[in-house]
Amino acid sequence: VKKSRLETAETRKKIVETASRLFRRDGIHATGLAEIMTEAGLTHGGFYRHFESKDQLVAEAVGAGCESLSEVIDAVTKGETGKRAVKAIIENYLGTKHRDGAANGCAFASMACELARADDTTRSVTSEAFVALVDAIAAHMPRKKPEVATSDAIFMVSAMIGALTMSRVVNDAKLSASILHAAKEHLAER
Amino acid sequence: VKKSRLETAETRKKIVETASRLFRRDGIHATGLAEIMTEAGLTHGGFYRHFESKDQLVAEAVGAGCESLSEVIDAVTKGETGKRAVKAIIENYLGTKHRDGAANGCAFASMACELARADDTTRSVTSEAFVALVDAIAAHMPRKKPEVATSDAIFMVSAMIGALTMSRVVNDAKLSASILHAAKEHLAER
DNA sequence: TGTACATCAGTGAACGCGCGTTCACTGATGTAC
DNA sequence: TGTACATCAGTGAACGCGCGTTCACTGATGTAC
Repeated sequence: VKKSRLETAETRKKIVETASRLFRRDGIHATGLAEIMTEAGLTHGGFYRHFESKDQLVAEAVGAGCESLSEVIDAVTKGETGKRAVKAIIENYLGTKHRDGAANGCAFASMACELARADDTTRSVTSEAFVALVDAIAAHMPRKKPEVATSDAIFMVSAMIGALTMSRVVNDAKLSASILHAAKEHLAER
Repeated sequence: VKKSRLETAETRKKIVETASRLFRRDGIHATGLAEIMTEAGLTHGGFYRHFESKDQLVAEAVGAGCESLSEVIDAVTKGETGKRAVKAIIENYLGTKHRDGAANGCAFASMACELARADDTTRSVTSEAFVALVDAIAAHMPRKKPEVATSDAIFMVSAMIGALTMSRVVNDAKLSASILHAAKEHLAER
């Protein structure tokens, strides 16, 4: 049954968003196309009307996940400037809500080790998103020299990704909280 | 053909070490038992004479990977104390050799997002190894109060894991170097 | 110390299963006149 | 504006493939006497 152009575009968007959520929740490798299509309310046979391969969907879904992170950061810093904006980002990123909600959280933290082994297109998308995130944060450090702001933002982003990831890995609630707490404390200092 | 007890133990050890290397290089999900057994010089049918399941091997291989990290850190800090030992760990962990040699490197950095979704046994092994690593590093900070040393070491380890992981994700050699450089600079400061 | 037998590490074929991908088909949409 | 037809989004069955796991079998090892 053919669908209108509007419906087709909406279906495609829904597949990408569903995939983005499931990849972040369960990992790229562990999420099958059939599961994504079912979750999107479709049968898996129609997948190839929208995408050439799973790899293409991965690239788009990772991109969508990164965009949603940028939107969250914009929302969190709304009205704040400088140090207060940076602090808001840190508190939000390293909060237990983010730790426990990987499905809607940072794509880097939930998929980093799979992304390191992904194809070139996906890695390019990821690299650009990383730079965009760093730039967005560096923009909240207007009193620093640009190179210093960029370097500080690069470190802040990598450190937050590492801390969030490890807080999800460890099996011990207290240790998990310590990891988040230590990172918040050390990053807020500067 | 039955083997002697010594040979059996050696075979088992070889399977664990091979798995540990391949899991770190290609990821846990992406590495099959047949590949591991072939790489270890065996046929895949014999796997279940040594292990109950892939999950059991994963837990042991991750544990072995963590132990090898501790050994590297011991080797790197040999003869050094205090700040110089910490600096040696940072330089070694965030070096390009480590970045480009995931197969023999830190198990956290190469598998973190898969470990976050692993079974309870594996996550326990990982958590304990994380604590051991943190304690080993905190032991090189004798002038700090114990709680401060632990907190600093927790942050240092999570930040290094995040930086190394992201340096492997990005597609751009300069950016990758910047990530490692920024982390080295910021962590050396304290 | 020597013999008879149970054990079991390793082989290689096979199992069911879910994966990514393909395809014949359906029927509403969009287009051409 | 109405009609005829080509397009193509979505269905559901099927494809080959590699996965983790099982199993009958082999023959050297380890044990019991």
